[in-house]
Amino acid sequence: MLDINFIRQNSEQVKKGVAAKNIKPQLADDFLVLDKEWRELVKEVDNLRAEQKKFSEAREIEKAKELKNKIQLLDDKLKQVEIERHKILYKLPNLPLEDVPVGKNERDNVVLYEIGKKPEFDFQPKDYLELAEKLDLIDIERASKVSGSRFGYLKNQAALLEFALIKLALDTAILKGFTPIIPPVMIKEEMMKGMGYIDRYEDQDETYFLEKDKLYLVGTSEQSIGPMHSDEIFEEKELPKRYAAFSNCFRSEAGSYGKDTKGILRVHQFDKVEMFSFCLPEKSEEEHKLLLSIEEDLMQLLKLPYRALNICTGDLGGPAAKKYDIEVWLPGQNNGKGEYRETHSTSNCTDFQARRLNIRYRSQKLDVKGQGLEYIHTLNGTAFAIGRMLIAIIENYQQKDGSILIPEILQKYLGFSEIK
RNA sequence: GGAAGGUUGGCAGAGUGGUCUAAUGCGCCGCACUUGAAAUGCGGUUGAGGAGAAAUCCUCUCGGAGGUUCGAAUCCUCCACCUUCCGCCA
Repeated sequence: MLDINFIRQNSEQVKKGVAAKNIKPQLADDFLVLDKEWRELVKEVDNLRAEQKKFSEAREIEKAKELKNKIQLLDDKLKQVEIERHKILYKLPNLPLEDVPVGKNERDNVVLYEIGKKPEFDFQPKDYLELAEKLDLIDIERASKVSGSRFGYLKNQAALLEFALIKLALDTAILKGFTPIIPPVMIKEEMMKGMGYIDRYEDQDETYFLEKDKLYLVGTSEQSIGPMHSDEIFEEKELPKRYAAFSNCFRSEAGSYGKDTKGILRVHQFDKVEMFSFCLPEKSEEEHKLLLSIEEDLMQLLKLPYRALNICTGDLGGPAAKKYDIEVWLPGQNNGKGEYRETHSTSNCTDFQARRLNIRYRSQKLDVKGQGLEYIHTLNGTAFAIGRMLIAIIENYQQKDGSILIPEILQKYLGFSEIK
């Protein structure tokens, strides 16, 4: 949610930002019209109410009674306008930061740099699925029998590898001051809304909803961690508050029929270690860089070749003001010619989620009026999305004989150095 | 699943229809006293919104949403959450 006062005072800037995100800028005008109407009604109702109160205190019951009906009528109207105004406010996306490249879609994302040496093979590199099925690491067929399409069983060393990756991610994050945490994966509707999902029509279909219990399955633990501190007030010295969460993630992938249908690249259920930070507004860009650097550290520890992208305005999504993606090099894809695929994403959501979730901190700054309560900033970033990391390791560490070496850093967690 | 009891400001906790703009205590902030601190005394201390150049004024806010009433923390309805007991269960 955007700051209402900001929209009132900077409507042109808001329209520009909204348009850059491929959303109709007309929304901002619609809001301002309703907001004006709302303000007039509030004034009127407040004044009538004050009058009624006076009559009531003076026990002039008849006069108070008269006003009561009048107020009720106006108040009903006010409520209607309020609902409409609120709806639009929730539809307005977060505005991109100034240094975000303007663009229409993922083709306009800017590659920042490429790190790591792509593996060179003296043979035709294979697709991970072919390798994994031969080594009995992944079973798609039986998963499809049991659960349908877009599921997989991870078996044997692949299952063990998951735990090793989780441990590596947590160990790395803990060193940077993150609290390890395992959150609930079912959350209430209001919390899902607070995080800025499910308001935009394109996200509706992406989420699993348990009708009987009115609970949503999280698509990422971000949705469960953010609301943890809703309606809370931090002391300035408590910030930044950092979590490294391990959880299952559930995605219906309703909008992606026919896309990546094979294997475990795009599945309904996967596991992920996610980083989440609550921080001071003026520190969020620095924090964003920290999240990106941890993601890169993890990739470098695994010695996987990757590139970093600055995501353009049109590809940012609702809550993000700025986003970096990391794409790993997958040599077995694209018929053995290789291609980059997304494994990590980190977003700075500034105060957009905090405003909805009402998460603030008590500022020590003297120039802030009143109690000095200000909204904090929230950020999230992938540590490891396990399935895609398995794919990356299998394809990059494959050997001519179809065996797979284990990245050195993981060997201490596993006790073996290759899969064959 | 069954039964009972709860939810009040940063915290504890009083309040069952009208100065509740919520007692009291703790905490926090300021001032006084003090060489300094503690103790003590005095004052302040929920948040949100609207009007105004400002001083300031007004409205809302006692888990949430409705309702009764001239008037609701207080009465009624629904919902959420918490605690305890029984049942079931990893």
